[in-house]
Amino acid sequence: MLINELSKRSGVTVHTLRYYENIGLIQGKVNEAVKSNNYKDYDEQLLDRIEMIKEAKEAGFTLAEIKHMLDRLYSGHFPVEEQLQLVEAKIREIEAKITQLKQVKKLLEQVKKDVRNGGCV
Amino acid sequence: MLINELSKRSGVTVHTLRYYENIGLIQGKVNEAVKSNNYKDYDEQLLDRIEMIKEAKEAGFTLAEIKHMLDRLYSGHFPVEEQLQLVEAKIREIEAKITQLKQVKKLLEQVKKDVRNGGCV
DNA sequence: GAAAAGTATAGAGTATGGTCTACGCTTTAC
DNA sequence: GTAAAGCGTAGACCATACTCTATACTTTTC
Repeated sequence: MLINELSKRSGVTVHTLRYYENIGLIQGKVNEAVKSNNYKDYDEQLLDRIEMIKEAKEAGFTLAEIKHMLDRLYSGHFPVEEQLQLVEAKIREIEAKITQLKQVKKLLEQVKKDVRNGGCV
Repeated sequence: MLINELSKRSGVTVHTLRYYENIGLIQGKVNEAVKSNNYKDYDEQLLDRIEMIKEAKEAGFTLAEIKHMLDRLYSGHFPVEEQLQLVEAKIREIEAKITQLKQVKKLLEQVKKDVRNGGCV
């Protein structure tokens, strides 16, 4: 598909997709059969990849981290052990973030109590 | 205390503290008794405030959001109801973030299984 | 009393993650 | 067959959150 379709189906603007392509996060390929233009074709599978990018981004990973992780997972050139370690490291990072958030939540709940009982903290 | 001490005790660089002061996140006051300079004095209580800033930042809130929240909580000029609503809204945001993270974690655990069973995802 | 260290303000520079504009060419729609 | 929409590249611009430099004055230390 062309970039416009990819944009519509992924919910990511054309601008951002081009930015992602610039930094190597996604990649389209020029259709060699068509000589009149150099429009890029984007594979169906990219939709999954973009979904993962979106989720990882929401989870607080940088685009560089996401690129690194996806490159290793999708290339097939890396040993299974390395892939496992990578994924496990990411899982531990996420667990740490969840713990952190729970702490902040607890803190806010304390603030809530204080506000109720005292007015000004 | 002066900015250097605040920096050392809070673990935040002098540069960053000045940046925080610029955007109104913290505030020192010039000691009127001393005429020869305009060094600012930073209150002991700021240490707590900075701790909260650090935690909220880790939790993914922007400095603008943190400022808004702290201003409302510490000013005492806002009705208890408004303060409660604010804190509750933040708690809900954090809960949403935790849910999101758990989803990503689940996804990664699936990836882990795939890697183990198939090699290349 | 001179050098070193600290303080203040202002503004430049950096990294990340976009977002937008301009340009020129191609394709599509009427 | 022409106007509109879409494509590609390049580069400017923006917000956030710092980080650093320059300049000038003050305080501390030896």
